Amino acid sequence: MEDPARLLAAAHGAGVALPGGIPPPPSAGDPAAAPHRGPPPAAPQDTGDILQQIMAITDQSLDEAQARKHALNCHRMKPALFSVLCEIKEKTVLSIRGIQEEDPPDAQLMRLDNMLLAEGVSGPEKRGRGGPTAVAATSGGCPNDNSIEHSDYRAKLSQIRQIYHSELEKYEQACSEFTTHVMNLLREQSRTRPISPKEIERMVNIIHGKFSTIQMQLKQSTCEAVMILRSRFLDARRKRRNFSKQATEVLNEYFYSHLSNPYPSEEAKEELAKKGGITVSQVSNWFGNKRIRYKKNMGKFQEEANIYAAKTAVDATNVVAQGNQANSPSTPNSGSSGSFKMTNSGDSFINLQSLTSYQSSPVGANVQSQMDSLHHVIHQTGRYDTIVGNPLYTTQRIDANGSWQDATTPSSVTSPAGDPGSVNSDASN
DNA sequence: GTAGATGATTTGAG
DNA sequence: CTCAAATCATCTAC
Repeated sequence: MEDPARLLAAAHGAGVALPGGIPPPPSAGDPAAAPHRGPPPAAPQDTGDILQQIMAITDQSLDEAQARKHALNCHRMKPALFSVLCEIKEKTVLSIRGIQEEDPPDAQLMRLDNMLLAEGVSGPEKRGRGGPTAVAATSGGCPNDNSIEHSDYRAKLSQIRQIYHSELEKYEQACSEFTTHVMNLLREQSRTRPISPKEIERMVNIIHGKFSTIQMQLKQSTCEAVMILRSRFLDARRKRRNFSKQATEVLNEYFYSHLSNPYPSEEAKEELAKKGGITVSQVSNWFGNKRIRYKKNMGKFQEEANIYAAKTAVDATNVVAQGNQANSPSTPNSGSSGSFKMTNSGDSFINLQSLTSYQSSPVGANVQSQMDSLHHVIHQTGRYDTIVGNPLYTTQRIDANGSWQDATTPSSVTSPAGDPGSVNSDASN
C-alpha cells in the first residue's frame, strides 16, 4: 500500500507544478500552502518543502486536515490530474502484473464441483434414490438388511451437506463483507490517491480469488469426507447378514419343490425376492450357492429336503383337493412340457411320470411341483430310514456330468417342444 | 477361539 | 448375460 501522506503530498506538489502555473485554490489556515505561491522553486527546495509539509501534517488538527483535503478535492484541475495519475498507475501495474493474472478455468475446482453435485452434497437435495441407493442397487445389496447402514449413510451425508452449506454461506458472507469493505475503503481512498474503478474491480477479483481458494479447500475437504463415508458404506456392504427365517423358508420351499429344476425364472425370482424381502440378485446368489452346495453334499441336505417336500406336498394336496389347480406364479418355468431325462428309472419316482400328461396343460407347473414334493414324501414315508444320507435318493436329478437333470426338460420358452438332449438351464435365459 | 454355515464376490465358460 | 465353481468374508453356535 502506498503511503497516503506521501501521495497526498505528491498530489499537492503536482498541483503546484501544473503547467500554466495555475495556483491552488486559496485555503484558509493552510500554512503549508504559502511557500507554493510565486515562482516554482528549485528541485532540492521542492523536496524540502514536501518534507516540511509531511512533517506538518502531523501537527495539523483533524479539522485542518479535512479542510485541506476538501480544498484539494475541489480543485478544478483535480479530475484531470487524477485521471492522468490513474492512467500512469494503470500502465505501471499492468506492466508489472503482465498476463499471469488471467487464471485458466480451474479443472480441479470443476472436478470437485462435479463430484459434490453427483454425490448430492451441492445442488438440490436428493431424496430417496440418492448415491448410496444406486451403490446398493448395483452391488446387489439388500435393501432390508442394509437399511440401517443406508439410513446411516444418508444421515451422515446430510450432515456433511449441512456443514458444507453453512461453511460455504459463511465464506460467501465473509467474502461479500470483505469485498464491500475494501471497495468502500478504496473508493474513499480514491479521493486522495489515484485509484481507478478498474483497479477497484481488480482488487475485488483478487479478493474473490483468495476466497475461492478457501472455498476450494472446503470443497476438497467435503469431497474427502464423502469419499471416506462412501468407502465405509461400501465396506459395510460386504458385511454379510443372514437372511431372515422367512426369506430362507421361501427360498427353500421353492428349491425343494423344484428340485428337479431349481432354476427360477426372472418372474419367479422377483416373486421370491418380494416374498422374502430380499433382492433379485440375492435370490440368484442364493440359488447359485444352494445348487452347488446341495450337489456337493446331498446327504447333508436330505433332512431339510424331506421337511420342505412334506410341507409342500401337504399344501399341494390341499390345493388339489380343493380342485384349485391354478398355476402358481412362483412356478412359471416348469410347465412348458418336454421329456423326462432320468438317470435312475428304477426309482419309485418313475411311477409318477405317468402324470406327465398333465404337463401340456396349463396346470403343468403346479403338477410338477407336486410331483417333486410327492416324490420326497414317498421316500420319506417308505424308505426314509435308509435314505437319509443316501445320495441315491436325489442323484436322479443330477447326471453323470454333474448337470442338473430335470423331470421336465429345461422349460425354455424358446423350445416348448422340449429338447431331450439339453441340459437344464434357467428358463429365464 | 474355532468350525461350520452362509451370503457375496470372482473367475471362466458358454 | 447366466451359470458353475472356487473363494472370500462374515455370522453363529459351541
